[in-house]
Amino acid sequence: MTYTYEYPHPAVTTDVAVFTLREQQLQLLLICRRHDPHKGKWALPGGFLEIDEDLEECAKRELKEETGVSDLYLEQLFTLGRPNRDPRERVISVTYYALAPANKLTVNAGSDAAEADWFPLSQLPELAFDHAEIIRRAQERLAAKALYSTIAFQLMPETFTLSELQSVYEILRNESLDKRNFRKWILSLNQLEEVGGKQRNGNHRPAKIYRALNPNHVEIIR
Amino acid sequence: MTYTYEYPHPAVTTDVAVFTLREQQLQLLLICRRHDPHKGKWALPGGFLEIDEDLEECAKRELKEETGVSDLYLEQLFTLGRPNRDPRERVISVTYYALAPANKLTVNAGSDAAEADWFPLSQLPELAFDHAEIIRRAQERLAAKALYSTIAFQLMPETFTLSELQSVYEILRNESLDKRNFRKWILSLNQLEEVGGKQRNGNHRPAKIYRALNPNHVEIIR
DNA sequence: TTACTAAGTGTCAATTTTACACTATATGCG
DNA sequence: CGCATATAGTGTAAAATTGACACTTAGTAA
Repeated sequence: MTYTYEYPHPAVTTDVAVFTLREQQLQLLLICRRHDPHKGKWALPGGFLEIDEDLEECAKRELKEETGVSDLYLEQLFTLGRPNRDPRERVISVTYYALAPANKLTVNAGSDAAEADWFPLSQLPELAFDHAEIIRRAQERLAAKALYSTIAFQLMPETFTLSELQSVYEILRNESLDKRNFRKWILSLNQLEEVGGKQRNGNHRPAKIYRALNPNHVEIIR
Repeated sequence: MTYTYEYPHPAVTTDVAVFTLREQQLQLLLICRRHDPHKGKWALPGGFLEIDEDLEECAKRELKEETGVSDLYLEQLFTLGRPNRDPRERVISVTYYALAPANKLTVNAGSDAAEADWFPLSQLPELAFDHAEIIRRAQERLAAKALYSTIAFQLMPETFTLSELQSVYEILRNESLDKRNFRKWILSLNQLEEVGGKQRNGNHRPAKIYRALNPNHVEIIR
């Protein structure tokens, strides 16, 4: 079956940069391409838009198909469509970024990808297409948004300690923060609630456990 | 001539929300559609992407063709592609917003539009497609960006007084500002330079004239 | 019981933001 | 020519916010 148009049409894809925190680092989910072009290179999960699905649906579907990952915070990033960015045909790519709670995701390679794996941002392999630019801009956006919204909560598991949360902010902002000032600030947002007490790394005082009041909504603050 | 693909392809368009300041109001450039669908309704300037032009080029070309307007600050907004948003075929729209210096633009209707005109944001006519949503989001972005960048300068003519600039900020932020505090703040950014002295509305002291130091670049501040 | 280690907590200084009112200098008119 | 008018232009002090800083608490483990 073929599809015919009076004027030439570009193909439309979505690509998703999925971030998570592992080993105290921001890591990114990549798939290894099973087909040409760029066969064998690592790339962002993504693929062609189906003709009757919404853009965001497409991003979620491709992510699920290629990596087994679903139910993430997802936000549109920007759209990129330089002629010749894909050797096959004109491709417009609508990019998204997504955040996954720390260590909560099992990744499974799907049909279109030979392999899916996490990479620390500081040790990315060579990337297919212009995916390096997409990643750079996604990281910029994430760092910026951490300053004026509760987006960082999307990287947390359901419950967490304030020290763990502080560590996430330190990684996103790439600087160390004062413990007392951080706690004053984060609690003053009224976006957290206490739930119980637990112990962590052995021989010391256990930390109180908190949860986000609105775990499914990113609040704009200040 | 026709174009054939193995899989269905959506059409891709760009749409541009052009803002300017006229009569102490934020106004928006609309065209009246000459063809169906929505013939006779007002819409954002925009149109189909040509197969070998970049997205931003397309936005600029359509703007020029339909309204005669060119050389504006242009920034991508977001991409929208709900199935059935256009009755003809699946259409993905990459939206932009643009800013025009006050009262400096002559608008000329082009071939695809019966008419092009400015509308105060508070008095928009009924709009074609989902263009009302695009406008709402463009205005949100503009208001937000005025707080942390020099984007407002893009609404100014080459030279202007501080009172005029303050008035622009007051319109964008929809609140009145203290004159002394505004001047302290805007001058502390080191983004303006003085050029000479002029008089405005007759019988009073004339204001100093300023110009943006980097009129072609939007600086991120604070 | 003691040593260890991260959790948890408050105050003061520095900086930033906000509130606020008068003088200066041009035009236009009598 | 001088006086009325109207916007341009200017500084300071209080309030709010941000940033720096160190010790006590409460568990675990040996």
